[in-house]
Amino acid sequence: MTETSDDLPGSYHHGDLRLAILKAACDHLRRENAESLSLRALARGIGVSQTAPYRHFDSKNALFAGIATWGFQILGGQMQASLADQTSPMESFLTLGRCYLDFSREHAEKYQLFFDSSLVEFGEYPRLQEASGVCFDHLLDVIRLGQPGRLFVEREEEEIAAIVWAGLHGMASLLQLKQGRQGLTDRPVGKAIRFLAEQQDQTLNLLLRSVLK
Amino acid sequence: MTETSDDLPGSYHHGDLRLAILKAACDHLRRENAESLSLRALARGIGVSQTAPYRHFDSKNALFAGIATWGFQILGGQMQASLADQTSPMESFLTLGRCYLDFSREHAEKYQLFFDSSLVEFGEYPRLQEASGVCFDHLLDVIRLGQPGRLFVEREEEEIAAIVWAGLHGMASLLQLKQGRQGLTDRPVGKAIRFLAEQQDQTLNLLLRSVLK
DNA sequence: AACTAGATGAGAACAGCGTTAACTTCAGAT
DNA sequence: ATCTGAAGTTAACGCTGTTCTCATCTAGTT
Repeated sequence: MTETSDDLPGSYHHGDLRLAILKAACDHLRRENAESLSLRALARGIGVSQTAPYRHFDSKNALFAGIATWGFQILGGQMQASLADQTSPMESFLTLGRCYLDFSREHAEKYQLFFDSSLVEFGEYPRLQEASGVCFDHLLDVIRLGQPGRLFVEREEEEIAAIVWAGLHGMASLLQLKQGRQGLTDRPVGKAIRFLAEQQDQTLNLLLRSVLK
Repeated sequence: MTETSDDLPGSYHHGDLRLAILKAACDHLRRENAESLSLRALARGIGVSQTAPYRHFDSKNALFAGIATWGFQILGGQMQASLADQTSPMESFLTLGRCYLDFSREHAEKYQLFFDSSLVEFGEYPRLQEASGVCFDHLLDVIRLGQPGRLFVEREEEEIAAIVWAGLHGMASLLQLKQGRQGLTDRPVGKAIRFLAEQQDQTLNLLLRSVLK
């Protein structure tokens, strides 16, 4: 933990292999995809034996869960930071939406794991549940901020949060298609996604309008 | 193709192995997940040699693409059917939204592949692009239906379609979490998803309101 | 300064996987 | 009756996730 030297020859212990694996995995996910990710190749790339990762992650799925947890922790931090200097409830609400979309773009590889139940079995990782719960609580907090001024439609806080979340996630998902779906660019669906990408703020405003009174 | 007999012993050719593989794969995806799906196990289950599937699908990814294509064809048919006996543009619009959500629930395993760029490389399968294009065109048609009466906000058809799609997909995704995310039921996020599931029609109405004038 | 315990890494091994290549069987057209 | 192409089989390659056993380092106690 004290040394961060990369690969001094002869050093038996790595220093922070866990973090190195997390980073290498994210790098791979950004360039390739989840199916082609191999623990062994990851270890080889870092310069450590093929079974060393198992000291830090019980299984490949545990690694994915670890990445997702890391992602939720980052997102939670960015949410909190984005709300620090907002003045009105409405401004806070919009800012949180933008923050969510920004995260889904900057950390696309982590964001995808949030919703990939094939790679991440949520129920088995309490840490992950905790980290995701914190993010959802930030959303709830922003909604509560708008309740005194009757900013939102008259529904339970959790229901409003769910609808907002749905809109945000839908938009984030479609924006990610932009990268992965070449060959559709000359079709209407390509045009639609291009609109979404170019006019994110207006689209975000429209979608969030769902829950405004 | 003429015989549909399931497993007459001694019959060298299967009859319609391609369809049998598609169905078996969907069965597996519904009960397990994509990571644990193996072509060899699929073949074993059908009672055919481990490499027989390769006569019908070039690779595992091609199988996933085949499932997704099949899914888009089904969705397209259901969209068209759902619009057959609608009277007003508004009614057609809402019906199409419900149709989309119904499909995402009834064919959850196919729907997930629509957005899993790790399993389905869209650009490599023209059939898939075509089938998905047809579905998007149905959405565009419904929006054009509402334009004469100025039903929607003043934006390009494709942009309205994209926003609607985002809302629908977000809602469909969150509804699918209901199955895969036990352990969160006693947290706020669990409550939110339960709301979403129990009040689908109201939520759908709110989300679609985004694009209404 | 030596000892010990626990964390971290290495190495060998196993079964299962995706995929390819070469061979066999069958159905239908000529 | 023969030929041809589609569909199924068998054997094999290299790679993977995972487990077991053993080696090495780190930190704390005496």
